[in-house]
Amino acid sequence: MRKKYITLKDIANMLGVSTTTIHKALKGHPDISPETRDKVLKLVEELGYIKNDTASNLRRSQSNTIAFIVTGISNPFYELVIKGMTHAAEKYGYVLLITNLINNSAKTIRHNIENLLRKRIDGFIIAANILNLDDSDYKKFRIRESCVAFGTVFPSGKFDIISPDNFKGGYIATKHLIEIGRKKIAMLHSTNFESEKKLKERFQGYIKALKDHSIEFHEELLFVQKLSSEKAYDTQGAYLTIKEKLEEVEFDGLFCYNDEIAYGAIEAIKEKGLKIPKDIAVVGYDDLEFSHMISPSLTSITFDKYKLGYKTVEMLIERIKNPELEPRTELIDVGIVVRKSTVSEEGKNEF
Amino acid sequence: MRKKYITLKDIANMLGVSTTTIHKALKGHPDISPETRDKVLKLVEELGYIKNDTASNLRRSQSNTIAFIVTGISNPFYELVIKGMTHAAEKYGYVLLITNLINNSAKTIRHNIENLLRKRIDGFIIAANILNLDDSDYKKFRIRESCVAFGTVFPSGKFDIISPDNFKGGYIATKHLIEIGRKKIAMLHSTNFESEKKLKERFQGYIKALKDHSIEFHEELLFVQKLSSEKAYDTQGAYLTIKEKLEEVEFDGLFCYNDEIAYGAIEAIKEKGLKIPKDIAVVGYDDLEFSHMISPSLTSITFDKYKLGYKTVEMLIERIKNPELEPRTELIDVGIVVRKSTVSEEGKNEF
DNA sequence: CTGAAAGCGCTTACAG
DNA sequence: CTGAAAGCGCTTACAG
Repeated sequence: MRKKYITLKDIANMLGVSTTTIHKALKGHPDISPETRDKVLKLVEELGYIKNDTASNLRRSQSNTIAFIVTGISNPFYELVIKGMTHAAEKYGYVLLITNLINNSAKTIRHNIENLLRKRIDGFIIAANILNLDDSDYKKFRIRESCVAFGTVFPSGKFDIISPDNFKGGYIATKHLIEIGRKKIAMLHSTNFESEKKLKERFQGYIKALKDHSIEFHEELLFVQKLSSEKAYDTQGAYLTIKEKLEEVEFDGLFCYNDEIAYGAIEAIKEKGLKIPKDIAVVGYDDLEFSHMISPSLTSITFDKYKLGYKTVEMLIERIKNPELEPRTELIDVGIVVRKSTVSEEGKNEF
Repeated sequence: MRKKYITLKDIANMLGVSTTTIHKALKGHPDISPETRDKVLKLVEELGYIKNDTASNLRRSQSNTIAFIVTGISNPFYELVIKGMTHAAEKYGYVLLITNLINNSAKTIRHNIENLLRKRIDGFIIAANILNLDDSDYKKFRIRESCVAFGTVFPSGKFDIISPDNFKGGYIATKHLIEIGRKKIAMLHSTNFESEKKLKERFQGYIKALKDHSIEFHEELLFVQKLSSEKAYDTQGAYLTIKEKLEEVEFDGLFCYNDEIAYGAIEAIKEKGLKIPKDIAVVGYDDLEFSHMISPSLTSITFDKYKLGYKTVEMLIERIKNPELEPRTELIDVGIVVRKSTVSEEGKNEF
């Protein structure tokens, strides 16, 4: 039932040499005669030998494997992030594994980290909400020695963190709305667990921008999005929420927690017969590829996702190589792409 | 630099018993006294022991791990597929790994399969275009014994295949357009490698439906989409293609290879000032969540993505348990969700 | 340049 | 009920 694989020993026996020799040939070790090496390499190729990492890793106590633990892998946001991670991992000789969590509960996260650690992966990146874990988990999983938390900066000091600058994103999104003359700026946010921490950071940027421009914050302009389903895309929930809010509150600017929910908000606003941006200007977050295709095209907070992924892996590898490093926090800078959802004349991009 | 993990031996030494005993306690083996068992379990818990799968797998020649190899993991299409896969894997005691390929070249695919096989995973699902591989790869990687090809039925007989029924999808999409009175039905397809085989199947469904309804196929109504970028979403490319075609050819129905490109097509049609569905009716494929939010909402080919993922894993596990099985092909049934892009009155769903 | 031998941390068949 | 010992397939320090 189980597949039989060819082993070094098989090859050694066929060639009448030792496994040490085969190993040296495969490793390109100089300490071997060219003839022997060629003979070995030829047979290895012929037989389609596939090395057993299980054995090798056990012996070396190292796997050269890292993992990315994430919820909602299908968010288009991750496309370029993962590309960056993959490239960086490859560059440093690591294999990148991806695990998608079904939910963000401490139980699921624990279960998964333990699964991965049993495989003795060298380190992991966690985009799931690591804060759902507690101190005993941090200790057991040695979070500090082998983990980079991804996507939020809350709270620092316990482990490495890398994140786009959520505070700044919230700040410049709001500032932009203020600069185009909006006074009643609402923020729409999600109640997704996954998003909670990022959200707070963005929200604080929003509050700060209002304050810096002497605009009072009104509780009723903070819209909490209805949950329409368990799905990753809450477009529908946002649509329903805004539809309702349009009847209840007055606002002329809307900062949406991300682009997907902005799509839903835009639908609701258009349906009501209001003009974007004339009546309500809308800003999203993440600058998804689709955002320049919708109508009106969406102004959004943007950042280099490929670089974010790449840097994350570099940071993890540094951590693995040097577990004694103090926990670090790295922010990826963000900017704003101005499109027609906030400025109706032809889109000038500013950063 | 490397993390030291606690081993069975450590625990055995602390307790003055053998590793065999620890092992039995952990496995819930009946052949052990309750006191010993409790003592062991307590210490294991306290120490936060994490089993070394590397050693265990090596000894057992089995990993209880399967992998999903895919390109463009961020396509929202995969959200539910992966959920289904994860649940099925869990149910049968397997861990699911996901590897995202940067491209679909034989080299990349080979490289990745070999990486995974070195880890001695028990089997894998490949959504990348496995047909880019050749017979020597099939042999080396024992594709037939441990792999399920995902998403296309072309060609069968060499390994297990599971796929939504692409032919039927193409057929009913086209049939629907015919039934609402369209005569000049175009098909828009992508040139993405990833899609090539699925595409052919859908295309053949399109051709068959035309034929069955005595409509002649016109070469100039087969639109090949421009590639706008390397990105997974070709919305922009589709937009450009249709914009151009609208000047060159006349058509009143459009079957799009998937929903994303349909979004681009719809933009182009609206921009030209034509009415959907009055002037041109549009059908997509995959029924992405976003498709009922756009305007007009998009008629699309749909199927149970969760079930597809779940069944795929079940099929793989059967294969692993019984490598001697003849290669099987399983089709997941597809239906059509009718929305406003083809029928303007309120959306009746039919399957 | 080549190889014998130990060891990574489990699991298992077997003896007591 | 408990444990000694072999072995999974590599890698490595060391001897020749």
